[in-house]
Amino acid sequence: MRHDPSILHVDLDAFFAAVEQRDKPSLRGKPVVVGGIGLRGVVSTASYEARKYGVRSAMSTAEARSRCPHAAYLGPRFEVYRETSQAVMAQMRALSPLVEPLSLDEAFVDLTASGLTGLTVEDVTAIANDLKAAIKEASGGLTASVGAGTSKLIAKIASDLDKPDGVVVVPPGTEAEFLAPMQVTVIPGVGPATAQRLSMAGVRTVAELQQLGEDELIRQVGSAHGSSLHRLAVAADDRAVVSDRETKSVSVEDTFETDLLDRSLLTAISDRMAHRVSERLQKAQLSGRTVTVKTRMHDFTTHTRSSTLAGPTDDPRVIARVARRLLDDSDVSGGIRLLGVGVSSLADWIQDDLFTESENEEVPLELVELPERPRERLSGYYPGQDVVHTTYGEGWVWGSGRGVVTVRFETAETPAGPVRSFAIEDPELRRLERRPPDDVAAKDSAPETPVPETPEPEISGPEISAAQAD
DNA sequence: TCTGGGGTCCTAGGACCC
DNA sequence: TCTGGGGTCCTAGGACCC
Repeated sequence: MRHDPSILHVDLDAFFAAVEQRDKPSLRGKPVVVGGIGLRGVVSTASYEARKYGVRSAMSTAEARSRCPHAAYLGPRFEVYRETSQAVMAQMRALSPLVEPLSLDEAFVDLTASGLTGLTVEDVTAIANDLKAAIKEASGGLTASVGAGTSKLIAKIASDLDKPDGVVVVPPGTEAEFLAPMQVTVIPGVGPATAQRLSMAGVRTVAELQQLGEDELIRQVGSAHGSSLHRLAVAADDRAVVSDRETKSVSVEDTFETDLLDRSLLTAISDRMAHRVSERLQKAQLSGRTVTVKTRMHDFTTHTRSSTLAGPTDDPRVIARVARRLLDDSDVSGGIRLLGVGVSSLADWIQDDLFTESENEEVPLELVELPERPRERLSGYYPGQDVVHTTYGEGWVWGSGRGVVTVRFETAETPAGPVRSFAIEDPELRRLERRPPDDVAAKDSAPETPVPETPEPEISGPEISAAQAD
C-alpha cells in the first residue's frame, strides 16, 4: 500500500450529453438525453438538466420520454466522443505516463509514474485542479470530476462524491473510516445480486461488511468475489494501474425493433455481423479461436452457443460459417429480440492454418442482401390472434413474438419462396394488455371465431406500428 | 411504454489426460 | 477388474461495469 494519495480517478461529467451541448449551443442549459432512440432504446447519458426529471443511464428511452418529454433525444455519435476522449486522455498522459482508461469517459492516473513522491493532500488537490483545467481547455469546455486516494478503490469512489466538476482527495490513513458509513453498493463489483445476498446476511453498509468474516462472505458470494470483497471492505486494495490491457473478445450485437423469427433473415444478419467482427479483428491485428452466437428471447432470457476452432482466424467466411452453424442450433421459434456474434480466445497473430483454409474453399460464403426497405407490406388482425404480425416482401416474417398466436400467411408467394406459417406459444405473455385498432377490437373479442384458412389482410392499410401492437 | 452495446471476470460441469 | 486425484480445456450462463 502506498502512503500518498497518488492515484487519480478522472470521470467526465455526463460525457455524451456534454459533447452534444458543446457542439450545439442551443442545447446548453437544456435537458439532453443521448442513447437509443428506437422502440427498445435505453439511455446512455442524461445531462444534469434531464437528471432533475429523474432520467438516468440504462433507463428505457420510453420511460425517459415520459419523465421528460421536452428533452432533446439524440442518438450517440461515437466517432466524435472517441475523438474528444483521446484529447482528454492525452492531457492525463501529459501528467503521467501511467494512465488506465476504463471507458471513453473514465481513467485512472498513477502519479508516482511521473516521479512525484511524498505528495500531500494539498499537492494532489492542486494537481487535480490543474488537470481539470487542462481537460476543459483541450475538450472545448467539458468538466470532469476527480477523485484521489491511495488506491484505485478509494480514488474511484471519491470521484463520485462531488459531481459534477468536483475534486475529492481522501487523506491517507482514513480509508477504512471513509468507506465505513457507505452502502455496500459503492464498491465496484457489488451489483443488485450481490447486494441482495449481503442484505439477507444483514449487511447493508461497508461497516457491516467489515465485521463479516471472510469465510462467511465467501459462503455468501463465492470464493473469488468473497475474498476480494473482504479486502476491499477494509480498503486493502493494491491493484496496480495498468496502461495496456489486452483485448479478450470482440463482438457485435443488435436488438431488433420487433422480434425476429425468420431463419433466412437471421442468417443474413448473422453473416453481416460476422463480417463486422472480422473487420474489427483485422483492424486490431487480432484473431481468435472461439466463435460465439448470442440470442436473446422475447422474455429476455439469453443463450450463447460457442465453438472453438483448431487455430485462430480473422476470416469473415470462417466466422460467418461457424456462426451460421451455431445459429442453426439455436431455438428461434418464439422470436428473438437480439442476435450477436463474437470472437474470443484471441491471439495477436494469425495462423495460416491449412485446416481452416481448406474449409474456406469448400464453401464460399456469399452475403445475402438484406432488403433496404420492405417492398410490400401486409398487416392486420385476424380472429383468434391477439398480436399483430406484419409480413414484408421477400419472404421475411417479422413478428412481435408476443402472446399466443397462430397466423397463417399463405398469400405471399415471394421470390424467396412462400412465406411460411408459424405459431408461437407463450401462456405467460398472453396476459399482456393490448390495444388493437378499433375496427379489429370487436372481431378480436368475438368468441370462438374460427381462423380463416386464407386471411385477407389489408394491403397498404393504415400502418400499425409496433408500439400499438404492444 | 421495461430492459443497448461493448466488454470483463467467475463458476460449474463434463471431457480428457496422466 | 476396480478405482485414485489433479490439471486443462471447452461450453454455458450469470454478475457486473460504463
